[in-house]
Amino acid sequence: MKYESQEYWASLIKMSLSRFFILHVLHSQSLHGYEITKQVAAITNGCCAPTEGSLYPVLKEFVNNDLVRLEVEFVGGRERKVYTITDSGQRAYAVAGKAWGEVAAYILAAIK
Amino acid sequence: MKYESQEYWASLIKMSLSRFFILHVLHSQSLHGYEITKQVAAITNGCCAPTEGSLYPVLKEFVNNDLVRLEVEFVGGRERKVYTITDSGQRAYAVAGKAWGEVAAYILAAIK
DNA sequence: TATAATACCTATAAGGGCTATGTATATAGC
DNA sequence: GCTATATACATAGCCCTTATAGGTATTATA
Repeated sequence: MKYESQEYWASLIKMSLSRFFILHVLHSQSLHGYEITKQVAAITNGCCAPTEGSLYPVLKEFVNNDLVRLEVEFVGGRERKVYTITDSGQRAYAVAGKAWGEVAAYILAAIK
Repeated sequence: MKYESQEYWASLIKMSLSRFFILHVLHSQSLHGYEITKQVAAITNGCCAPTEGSLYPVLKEFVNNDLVRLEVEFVGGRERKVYTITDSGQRAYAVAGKAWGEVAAYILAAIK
């Protein structure tokens, strides 16, 4: 039954955490899209890594809202879009981190 | 700007945590709908309490999927729908708790 | 008697992520 | 040379989840 499956809860979790973790990996370094997914996967054991279908629209949204800045690189003749967090993005990340930090404490208190 | 507002991240957080916290408050006691919202609000400082517009459809969904059992009480001539978690609901809660527990740890590791 | 709290419910909309699909280059193994 | 895999980008259509705004009704309080 779906509610007893790890997959169901993982997909719910992902629904809200992708954006946070995208900002998180960008807050300390500039990365291109493909690398963002891999880094988020690495620090969350795969659970919160956005698929390409959600990653690229989110990055576009972040650029449009000045959370990240886009620069195009060419590596071996191939285009790479490198994203760098802006001051506004850092502030957004700080707010998100505070909000999630509090909630993480509530979760741990609930399940302990 | 919305991304720098606490409200934006709180609404994202809520999107996935409501169901977890609804099961959480029911896992140790039977409650009626209105009380569920208040208890979730109490243990999460208000951040994860579902609105009525989401609570009642979710409870109906949980009943339809046998996560909770519904009993109707009458208190002072007024109807009250009391929800009791089922075995399947307990198992679902265990899975959800494990999934969220792991993620909470990733979040705390990220922001520390 | 008016207001707030309790207690339930639903239709519509808004906002997320996913799946499937498409394009294209680089690299490793055979 | 060929093939499979990894890298790298992008979008349309779908489904799921919550919120907003509206509705009904009783009880307690001022």
